[in-house]
Amino acid sequence: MTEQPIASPMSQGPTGRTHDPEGVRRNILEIATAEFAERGFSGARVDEIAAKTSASKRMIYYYFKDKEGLFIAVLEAAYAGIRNIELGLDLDGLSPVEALRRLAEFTFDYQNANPDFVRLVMVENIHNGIHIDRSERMQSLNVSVLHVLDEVYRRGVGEGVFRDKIDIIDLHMTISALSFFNVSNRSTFSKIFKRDMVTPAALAARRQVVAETVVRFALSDARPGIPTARRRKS
Amino acid sequence: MTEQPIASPMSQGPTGRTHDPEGVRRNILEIATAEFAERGFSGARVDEIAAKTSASKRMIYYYFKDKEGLFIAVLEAAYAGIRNIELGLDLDGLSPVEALRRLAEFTFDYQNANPDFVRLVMVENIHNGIHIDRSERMQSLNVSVLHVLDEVYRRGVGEGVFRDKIDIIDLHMTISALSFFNVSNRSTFSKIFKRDMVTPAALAARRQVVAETVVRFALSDARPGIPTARRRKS
Amino acid sequence: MTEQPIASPMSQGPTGRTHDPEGVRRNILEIATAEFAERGFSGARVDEIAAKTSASKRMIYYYFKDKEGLFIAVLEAAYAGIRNIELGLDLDGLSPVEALRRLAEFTFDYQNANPDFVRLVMVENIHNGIHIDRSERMQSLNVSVLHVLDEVYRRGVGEGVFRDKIDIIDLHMTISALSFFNVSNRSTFSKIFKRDMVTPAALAARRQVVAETVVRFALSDARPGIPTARRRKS
Amino acid sequence: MTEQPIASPMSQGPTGRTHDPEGVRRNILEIATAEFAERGFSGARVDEIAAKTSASKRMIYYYFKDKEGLFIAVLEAAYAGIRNIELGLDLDGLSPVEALRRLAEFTFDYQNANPDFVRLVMVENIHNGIHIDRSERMQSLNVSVLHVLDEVYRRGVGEGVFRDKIDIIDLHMTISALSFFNVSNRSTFSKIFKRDMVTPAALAARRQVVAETVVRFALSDARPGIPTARRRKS
DNA sequence: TATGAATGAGGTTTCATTCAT
DNA sequence: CATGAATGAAACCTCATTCAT
Repeated sequence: MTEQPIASPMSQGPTGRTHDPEGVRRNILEIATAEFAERGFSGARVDEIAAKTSASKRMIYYYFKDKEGLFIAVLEAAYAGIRNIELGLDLDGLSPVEALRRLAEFTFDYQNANPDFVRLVMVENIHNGIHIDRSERMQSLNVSVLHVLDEVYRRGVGEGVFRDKIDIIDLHMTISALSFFNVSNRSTFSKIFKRDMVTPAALAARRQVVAETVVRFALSDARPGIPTARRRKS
Repeated sequence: MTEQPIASPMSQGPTGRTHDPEGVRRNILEIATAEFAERGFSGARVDEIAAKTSASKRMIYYYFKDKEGLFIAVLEAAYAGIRNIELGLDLDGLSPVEALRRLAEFTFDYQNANPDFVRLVMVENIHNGIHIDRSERMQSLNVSVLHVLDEVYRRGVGEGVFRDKIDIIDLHMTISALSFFNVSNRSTFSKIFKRDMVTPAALAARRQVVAETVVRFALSDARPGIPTARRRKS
Repeated sequence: MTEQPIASPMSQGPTGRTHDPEGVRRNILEIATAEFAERGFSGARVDEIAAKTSASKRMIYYYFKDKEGLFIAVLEAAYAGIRNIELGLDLDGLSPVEALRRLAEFTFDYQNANPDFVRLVMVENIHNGIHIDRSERMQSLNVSVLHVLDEVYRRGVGEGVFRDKIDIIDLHMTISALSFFNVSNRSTFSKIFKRDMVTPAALAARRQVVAETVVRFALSDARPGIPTARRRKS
Repeated sequence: MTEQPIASPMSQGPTGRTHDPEGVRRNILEIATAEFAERGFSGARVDEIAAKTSASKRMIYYYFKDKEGLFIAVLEAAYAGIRNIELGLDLDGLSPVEALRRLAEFTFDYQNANPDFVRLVMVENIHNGIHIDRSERMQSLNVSVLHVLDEVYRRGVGEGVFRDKIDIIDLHMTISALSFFNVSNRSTFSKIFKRDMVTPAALAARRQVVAETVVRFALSDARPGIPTARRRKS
């Protein structure tokens, strides 16, 4: 519905196979990403990763020191992916409301297109964020999104369409929470409530609701009317 | 009415020690809940669980067959916990808006007071819900929340305060997502954005935002005004 | 083809269930026979036997002391079965050749009709006969067959149809070996050589060969001709 | 020509100890063969096998995946052993009768010299041949014996010394059964009938009877006389 | 730089048997 | 006589990691 050529951060075509240190590293990272995302940290097997890799097990230890080092590298790459793309969003040409909606939609789309990212973050949270603690890069990497959001929000408040006193981090958390859940809790929620959460139709519908929820939360009470999705030209 | 003492579903006082099968079972379940929640399914150790239990390791297999059986039992108990309390909420005396807000707050409170529940659900999702598949009880257990919500929503629509055409499951998902995230992503989010998410103050503030978000989403556009939290007597 | 209402030694109709010590014992024995025969001594599970029994696990230990005691009892019952029937064979009315053939056929039929007996003997042999060592009953139980065979052989020698100098035990061993193999090595042999060994047709054919082999071995060289099966009226 | 030095298939001198993968594998196989033959599949202990090996327990799993994989490898090696030697028998220079006798004697000798082979086959039969099912090699491995036997039998029929219409597989089964029993049922039979079955004298005598039995079964009825063992120069 | 072999520690599960009632 | 609960020992197997070449 909206543009979104959203690509996984690590898939740069078929990665090099031989005598290409960087290629080997990327290849390992790619496989490891899939494995950690699929099975969690404890559930993933170094043997399994090595087997699926073009390299040998020894290389994993050579490049990443140990299983934990590998997981940290995987996590860093995953975070780098989303934030890079976020920075590339051009929201300046849009009205604050449209920009906010766009941002929410982008987040929703990205996370749904990259379940591995979501699952890795889940895994890291199960481990109480101990790996993030060890990576300064990871912490700095992510703040950029707040600048983007802040800019949009300020414009909206300036124009009187957004309420003031809203905390930017709160707004971001709401966007994240709504987008994240659709992937993170997909299995349990869809099984329990017999709710499809993966087909394009289901994604489009939920995406709508998420964007709607976010915008309504931010809108000034004294606005002419809440622009529902229907009124949007897409 | 708002701040309620939320209790873990399984802690019914000090569990019996000897010749009390049901007590032993409960004791194992309690310990296992904590372990699985803390370390995930693969990360949890049966040995460790047994050691913390009044029973021997052998008894775990006696009562639950295997690690997976134990996890399923833990998950069932966890789901039963929240749903039981939900059913006990008395929302009939409240206006639809207040009732909806109340439900959102309850969910938020319960999940923040019971991080184990949230983490178990995360773990189950990492495992693609395979354990839910094997438990019929779990699937039927959870539908009750929809009835509660449905009742409230209908009343609201009837009174003209809620928009119509809102999907109940969508509404429930929004409430869940916003509540869940505060626990599930606590570690990564708070580290990355330097955001406190656990102190009473932080919880109270976020709880407000969550309730607000939910209510605003549901409110009819032609309403007199959005009742912000400030206007509420709490 | 020949008469053979051959019954398993232990199946005396539905065994009694309650407050019938002997019935309980027999029931346990019956189940245990099947289990030991199916899975061997080490492979059989006391739990499994108990579960399939009308009695409880405690009863097994009560009646048989331990797993080994149970196995010994099972083995005794199995041996008792075949020898009892052997004694009931009426070979006096038959010519020596016919009687020998009949004895071979009976052995073949019995063992093929009672694979449990054969498999129990295999199991005991894998265990180097240590259980037989402990049961005097079992050793005396089995000698009777030699008397039967001896009587037939002597008659045959007297009539000049059998060679002399044949060792009775050798003869018995040959009969046993040929009959036993058809059951004992059924799985490997039939898989390797794609040979059916269980259908009535296959059994009838092999039975023929076995009887033939035994008779030809015993026959005097100066006989008018070897009576093949075809010439027999059955 | 008759008394041959029959060697176990796997003992190729003292197996290598370090940095000799194939040696380690063979060593494990050798020990495992003895253990499985002695105690059966369930009765054998991986720990015990490992302890007697130059390798560690872990290596067993490295090379053979699991206990079952080890057993399959053991079984394959055991079957390969007898069949290889069989193929090496030079029967072309012998008359059909002598060749058949030779084949029977070889089988008897081999099985009595390699009780492990016999016992492994017993064990596999107790397990209903499930391991043979999983090994294509094992099924193809064993057909060679039929070719050898077929060649001898055809010659005999051509020369008029053997009856026609004898099924090759029947003949093979008879040879196997008579040879096998002497090992497989050694414990029970010798205990029950007080019959020595292991001393050289006992073996020589029984070997005679077995060969005699097989030859007599195959001989044409219109033969000049049955060549008894006594008439043979050995 | 790269690989197959090796490993110790520890993981889950099973088993025959006994105990308290 | 009879039962469900309990157990210690030991079984099979797996894991991240390192070593020899």
